Amino acid sequence: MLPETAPPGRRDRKKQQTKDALIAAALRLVDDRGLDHVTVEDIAAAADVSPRTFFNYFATKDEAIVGDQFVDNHDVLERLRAVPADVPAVPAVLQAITPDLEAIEADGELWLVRCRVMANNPALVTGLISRSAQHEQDLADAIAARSGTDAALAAAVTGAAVRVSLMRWAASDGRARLTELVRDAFDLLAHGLSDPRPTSKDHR
Amino acid sequence: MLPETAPPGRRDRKKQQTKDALIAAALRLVDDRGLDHVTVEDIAAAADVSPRTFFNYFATKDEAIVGDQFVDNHDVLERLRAVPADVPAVPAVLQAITPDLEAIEADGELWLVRCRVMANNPALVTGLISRSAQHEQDLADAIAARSGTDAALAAAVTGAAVRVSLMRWAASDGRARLTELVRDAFDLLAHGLSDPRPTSKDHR
DNA sequence: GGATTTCTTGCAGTGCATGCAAAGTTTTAG
DNA sequence: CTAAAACTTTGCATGCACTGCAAGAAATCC
Repeated sequence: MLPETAPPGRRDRKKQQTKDALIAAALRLVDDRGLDHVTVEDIAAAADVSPRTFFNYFATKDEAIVGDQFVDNHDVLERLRAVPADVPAVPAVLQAITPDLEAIEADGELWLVRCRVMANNPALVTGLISRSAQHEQDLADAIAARSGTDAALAAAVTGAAVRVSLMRWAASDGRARLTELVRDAFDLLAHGLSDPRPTSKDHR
Repeated sequence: MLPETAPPGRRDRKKQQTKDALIAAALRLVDDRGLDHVTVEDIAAAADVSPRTFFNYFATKDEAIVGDQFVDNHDVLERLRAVPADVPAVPAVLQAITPDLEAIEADGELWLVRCRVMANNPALVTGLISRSAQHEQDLADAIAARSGTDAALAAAVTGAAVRVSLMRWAASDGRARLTELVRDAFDLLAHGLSDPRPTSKDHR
């Protein structure tokens, strides 16, 4: 079922290598100096490629920092379709994105820096959101394919919940479990936000 | 309490006038040609000011189109504080933003174009969100001042709900009532998104 | 009217982003 | 092994967003 790995070959390996170098350089520099004090030229230089090459890998400066791996995957949609139709929308989405959340936790180093950078440079959060917004429509359609709940709303709202959880996870410096944070947030969504009673514990 | 209107005076009137002209020009041009085919120079020319002047009024091209009037107001925060503390978060927010929603409906022409433009130029939605995200933190703090519910989550989620409702309202070409759309969305949030059919048993 | 404050404008400069075409490198084929 | 094909990197030129600065124009104040 896997369109299996024709073994990557020297060329693609070097490409991946350059890409990683660019991402790493971008994150490190922006983490150090702040978004405004890092130019594409700086990043390219740090990764030892020409500035022009940077744009062969990323469409924008932000993309190298925020990344495109997150909500971008069709995998999410496929997994969502795989969830039995009688599962309500919110838990279904949770189930569909869990693998991604685990991947993020597994790659903790990278994502913690990434989130810290985003927290310190609000302009970037924008980028993250817009990426997910592009796919929010797809997600909404996928949700609409299942029962009752308001699809567009569910897509937007779960997206927001993930974002908040991600930032919270980063704020805990990775000590909290991302998957649990997201699960808790989703529980609140499913159960209803109006209700102060069960969660008397408020962190902040 | 109002640092009220020292009567505007000729100068401020002209300023407001220029600003309106710039906004109108920006919306019209982008609506016609698409975001990428309109330069700041075009907008300035259409409003009959120098390009440099454009940036005396707006920090970015997007700002002229998306506007800053929406979630930006401290008024929302003040109104939120005015809501009795025993009202749950979601309805409290609803109450706090209702005047703004009514203002949007009242200025329907402008906002319908604005939403259409946003729908057609996804890059702009981003801008709207990031604006509200800036103030989402403030909103979260204000919510945190009241009872139990998870503040950051409530802020993010209500923001998403408003955005979805706004787009929906625009899609209906203003025929739906914005305030009702938002109220319905908020009801879902408060009541819980999970449950497509109230009759079905709770599975799990 | 003249002094002061505020707004407009031009100019010069930085940085992001894209298209194009000339190297350079890897892969494939003969 | 070598020549062609395929793909990547790079430099160059360009367009546009945005900023700082300083000079000019206009409204406001006295």
